[in-house]
Amino acid sequence: MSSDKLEKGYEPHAVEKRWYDYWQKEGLFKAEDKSSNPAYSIVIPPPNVTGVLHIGHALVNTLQDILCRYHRLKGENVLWMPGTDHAGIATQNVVERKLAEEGTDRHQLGREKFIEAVWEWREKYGSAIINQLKRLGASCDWDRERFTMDEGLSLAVRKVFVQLYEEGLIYKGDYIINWCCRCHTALSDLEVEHEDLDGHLYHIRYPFADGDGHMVVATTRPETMLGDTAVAINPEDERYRDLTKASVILPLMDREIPIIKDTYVDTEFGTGALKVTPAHDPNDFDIGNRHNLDRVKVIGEDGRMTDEAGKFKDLERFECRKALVKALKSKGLLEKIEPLRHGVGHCYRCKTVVEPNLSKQWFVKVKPLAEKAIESVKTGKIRIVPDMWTKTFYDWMYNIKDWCISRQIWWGHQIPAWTCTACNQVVVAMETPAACTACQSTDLVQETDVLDTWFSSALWPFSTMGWPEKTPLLGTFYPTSVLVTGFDILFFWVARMMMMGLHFMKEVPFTDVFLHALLRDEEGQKMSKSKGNVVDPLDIIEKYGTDALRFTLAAFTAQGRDIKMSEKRVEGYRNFINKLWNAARFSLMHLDRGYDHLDNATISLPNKWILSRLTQVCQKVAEALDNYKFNDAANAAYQFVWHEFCDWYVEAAKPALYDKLGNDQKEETKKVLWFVLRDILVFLHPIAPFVTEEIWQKLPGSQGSVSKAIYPDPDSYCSSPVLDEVAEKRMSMISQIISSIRNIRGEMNISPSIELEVIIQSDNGESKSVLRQQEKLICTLARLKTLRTEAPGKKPRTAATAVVEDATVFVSLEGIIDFARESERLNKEINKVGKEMAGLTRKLNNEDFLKKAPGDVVEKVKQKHETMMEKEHKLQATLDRISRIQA
RNA sequence: GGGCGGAUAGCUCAGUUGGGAGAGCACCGGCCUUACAAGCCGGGGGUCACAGGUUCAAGCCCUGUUCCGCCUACCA
Repeated sequence: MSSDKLEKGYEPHAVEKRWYDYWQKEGLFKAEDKSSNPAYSIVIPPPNVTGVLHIGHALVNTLQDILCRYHRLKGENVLWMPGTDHAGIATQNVVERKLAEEGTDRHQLGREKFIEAVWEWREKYGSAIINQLKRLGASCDWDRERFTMDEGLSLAVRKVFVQLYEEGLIYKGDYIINWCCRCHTALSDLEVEHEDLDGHLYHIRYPFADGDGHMVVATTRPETMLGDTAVAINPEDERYRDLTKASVILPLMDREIPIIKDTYVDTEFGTGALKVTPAHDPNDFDIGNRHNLDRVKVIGEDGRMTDEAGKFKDLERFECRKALVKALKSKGLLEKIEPLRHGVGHCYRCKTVVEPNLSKQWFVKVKPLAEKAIESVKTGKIRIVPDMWTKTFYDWMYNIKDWCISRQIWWGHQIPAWTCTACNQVVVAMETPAACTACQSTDLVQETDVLDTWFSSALWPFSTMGWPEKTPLLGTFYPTSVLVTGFDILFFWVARMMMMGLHFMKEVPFTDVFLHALLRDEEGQKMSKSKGNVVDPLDIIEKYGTDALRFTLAAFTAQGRDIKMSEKRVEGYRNFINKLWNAARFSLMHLDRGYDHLDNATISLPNKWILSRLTQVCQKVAEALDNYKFNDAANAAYQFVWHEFCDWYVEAAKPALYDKLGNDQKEETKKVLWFVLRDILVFLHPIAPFVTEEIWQKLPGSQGSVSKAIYPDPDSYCSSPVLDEVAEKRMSMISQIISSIRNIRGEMNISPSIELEVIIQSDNGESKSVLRQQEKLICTLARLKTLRTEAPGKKPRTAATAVVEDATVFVSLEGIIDFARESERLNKEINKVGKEMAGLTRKLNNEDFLKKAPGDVVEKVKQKHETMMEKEHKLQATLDRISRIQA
């Protein structure tokens, strides 16, 4: 094959499209429902159907793709299950915004028409993110794509709801929930983001009912006082020990409310008197239950004051606060206002301040479910990687509270519950019941609320595989192998999947959980559209290619640390991809056929060496991926390909390939080059699928797609063991000698075009013989005219000197040597050696070290010390000689 | 309030049975050497946050301190 088939630089775009289409056409991502090969499965964390691919998606899906491709190379039957999430609130918001632009709203449309509009929207725009995942190279089994609102998944949701209800694990009731006045729905505790804000603590006088004096309560939300039904004090509070009054008059409302005693009240805070508003505070709600207090709801679902708020009725809640403070002031009931920084809850979707509000909602009783999830982690059935999250997981699970699952929106799974208008009986069933189970009335009204989107996501690992049917797919792929996701949804999603999986499948949903870090911008700030610091993966792909992006993401996924991302970083890996491309371009110039067997018993040193290094890097990459150490895998691959294969092997192979060492050497080297390049393509394929496929297709003798190759094991095609420490040690000496000559050239300012004459002296027979064998190689790589290897003897008069192991290298500089410069250089070298020796000497002078350290360690230090001594000695002798010549 | 993580070269970070302090980028010097200037060759640069302790030996283990970041929580 001639080189003109490969462009001079790698051009990713056409390549990416071509091979992605080819993979799909060939069905290379298809999983088999049943197979004799080991199963490996991952379910994708379903992106919001409204989403566009952001860098976080790019990361999580790159990691999954790396794993899936790697396991395919290992011959496993891989299922990567794709799909999207209906994202109730987010999607409804998007469609409502669109309706607003059209001058209408969902209420005008009505529920049915609105749902239709959402489906239309979904048909039109819902596949955007799926297509973007394809550009990322994601090797999902697309024929199996699922959507949380699909019929099958909806059936699963209903089934789960009904069963949990029947088991008493789902209940409906009046409780304080987090209410978003803008999204007009309840939120679970997790959907509330707490942020510390500067607010005020208002001290308000509540006059005693008998008209004799007052007590002072403190609150951050004075508007809730309109709904107060008691004032509470701690029975232990000294300040109120002698208090005989039984009630106060609620200011502005002129309602008499009791003074009650409850140990919940913190005597350290405020005045020690707590206003109790059972309808608008979770703690007050509990107190209210303990003391049988009325619940007066003064803030409505729209964020405006209710009829119960008296003259403040219809005021927006924060307006009401202002008006109320003013009113209190004018009546002299406001004792003081203190600044106070305190946590305020916000809606995770729209950032509106959340209102704790009394409301009738559906809940899941999670404690019993959580216990099993905890146990499965404790017993190691599920492993969380990195391990540091395990503790966080336990902390949350031990303190878990019931999960509010009903949402007052329209887009989602409508709760399968019906209320009989005749007798108020609630009927929960899979299908619309014909008649009330209690009174047989046919006048039943279905619950209008829908379920939290996470409720359906929690079923994802088995609902996507056909549950509640017992499908072959479930049999083969459940439990899945690993779940890859960000730690930010450990509670939202991961924990809930565990609970649901264990309850309904009686088996964990996955055996490993890999939690990746969060991506930030280069300053470490969270990326957000409003900050304008987002890195758009599609832009990156346009500019640098998908493989470069993937490589970057993999290389920066060190466990347990946030990833600071910037374009600059991608550039380096783009260069790497291009380097690989050019190395392949060079290789293909010399390769005309493929091979299936390598007789490696008697091959040349560079050939032995590269195979030995290859086998190690293959193992290292595999081991890293087995342990989710993506950065180790990427770096090991990078280091080997660039700095061993390209920098040394390709250069070392040139004399043979250019026919300077005879035909046997040429053929042997072609063969080794072929195997090494082929294996590189395979072990790089999971990280850089496109460029490896492109090269693979041009590699003579390759078959099919690289994604169907077998993960490399050089021992499998070599006649003798590949790992060769002797060859590595010898090659190391050769490369050090070459580097030392290059160093002299650089430091002495000798033009690369001048070919040097070198004499190497050594009293080690083996070294001499190796050096003589590799004479041609050294001459080529160090650009030498002549190289003589001899026993120590007469030193050349005008030469620069380097010491490598047992060899002394003399670079003849007849006529061009600058003695001052050489002295300086030698001094620097001696200094370096001296520093290194100091530490070694200190150890060897320490009796305790010699006595207590393990023998092999002592031996190593001794040997190193000796080598260093000798090196210093030789360098010093040279320096002395030069000084004499100079003088 | 509780918990977790981080502090290593100018920058971003690797560094798990404690025994050689590393990479990428940036920087300096030299090169268009027939795969690659998206490149090649050479080079400089670090009391591993601070203070103690364990050990023959500590970036790594223990204790404390300072500074950052995150998660979590019902102090109104």
